[in-house]
Amino acid sequence: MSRAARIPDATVERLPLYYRALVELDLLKAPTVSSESLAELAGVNAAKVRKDLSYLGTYGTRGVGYDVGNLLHQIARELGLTQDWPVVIVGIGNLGRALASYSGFSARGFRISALLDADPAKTGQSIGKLAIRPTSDLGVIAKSDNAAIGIIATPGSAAQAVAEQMVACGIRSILNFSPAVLVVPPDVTVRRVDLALELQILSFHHRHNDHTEQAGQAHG
Amino acid sequence: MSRAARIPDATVERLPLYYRALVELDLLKAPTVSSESLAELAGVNAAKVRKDLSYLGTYGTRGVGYDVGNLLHQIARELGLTQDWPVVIVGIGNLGRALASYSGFSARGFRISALLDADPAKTGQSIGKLAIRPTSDLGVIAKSDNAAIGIIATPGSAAQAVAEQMVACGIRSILNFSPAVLVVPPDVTVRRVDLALELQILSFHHRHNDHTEQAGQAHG
DNA sequence: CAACGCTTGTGAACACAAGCACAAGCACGT
DNA sequence: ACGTGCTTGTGCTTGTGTTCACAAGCGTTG
Repeated sequence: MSRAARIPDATVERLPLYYRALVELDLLKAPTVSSESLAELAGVNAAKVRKDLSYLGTYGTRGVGYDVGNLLHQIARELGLTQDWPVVIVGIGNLGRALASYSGFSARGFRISALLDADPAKTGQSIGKLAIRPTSDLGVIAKSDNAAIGIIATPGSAAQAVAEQMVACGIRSILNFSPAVLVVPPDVTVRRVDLALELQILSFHHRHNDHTEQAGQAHG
Repeated sequence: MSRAARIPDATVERLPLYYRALVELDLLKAPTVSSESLAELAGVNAAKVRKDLSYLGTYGTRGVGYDVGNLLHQIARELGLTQDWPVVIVGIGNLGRALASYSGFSARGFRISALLDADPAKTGQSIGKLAIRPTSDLGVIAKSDNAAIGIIATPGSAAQAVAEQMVACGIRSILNFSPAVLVVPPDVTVRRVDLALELQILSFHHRHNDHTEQAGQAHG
């Protein structure tokens, strides 16, 4: 189905950066973009841009650059952004609430399809147009809504149990905001965003008056 | 000042994982821990744990393991967690609000020292015991409070300007939650946490029914 | 149509990280 | 004292990612 060659992880992590930059260029009606400009917009170096894009196929024109519209489409297709991704958020504390109303998700085709919380006091409340439902509804929701991505925004102590429920309901992609390290079957992809961890890394660099640039990862 | 040898970036990103695991072990009064147990708790492999810890010095005992208390102290020192880090948050939208009340920060010695927002309608409101102040107060605050870390939780369009103000006020560590790619002097460390980006990476893996494990960073 | 300027695509060198496998070394029992 | 069992610390191999440097190739101009 794909053009055979595997795309390196490091490249996958940068595609969204290019994507965002291209969206802006497209709004500005720029017809083409050089690897150098794109590199600057994405905050990486030009050689990396060219190598990364070459994994997707040969979409550039020598002497000219890349066609913005076409490249945008190719990256979107590769990232799977041409389809709709229903997202379920479990754990509606401060963070869950913020994520629920974060506009950056919907802007990229990620539709929050349900909000779940174990606390009966929260059940019934609404955020925007979505009601908060009990965590036990997960099964029903995942099936009826074909939910593909689960976000865990619970305390660490509840995270593993929630992850297991998600896996049982067929969710195979999990974004984990809790500090817990999740154990899941090998066909499930977990990405972890640990806020305190980011500050600790900054603290380390500060202490060592390091001169390091940008970083992402995932993961931050 | 340090034990000469540089600590690899990949190791620095894992130290907070070990730290968290050790905190839990310490609560359970475990006197020592083997690289294998620690690896399991942190979700990495044992050889990596040993190599990582060996960069800090020789704190283990062959045949026994690592002294939990001592290792905890050594990692804390290396990460700079033995001191207090005042943190300023700029941009008090949904996300900024959630970060302001996130207990995981204070638990690790990161004290939110000020909340700033450009919107006069928000100025004067309070979150917990902290009042929201105008962004222009940044200079005063950074000086009086010796703020070391700045968190940007504004929309992307405002991020670069805020970053520049932070740099001008002497802040050299920035955690950027906006999608913007910041341009800063080389002695300033920026870490970026991009929520939509994480979902896009998940989406990619899902589309390619990939069998990939955990990932951090920042971030991801 | 040929020459030129510009930008891509990529082979090859280099740097960094992961993981194996084992020697070094501690603690404890006999 | 000495052997035994266990766990660290690390040299080395393998794999992955980054960067350089340049040939290939498009478009335009004279």
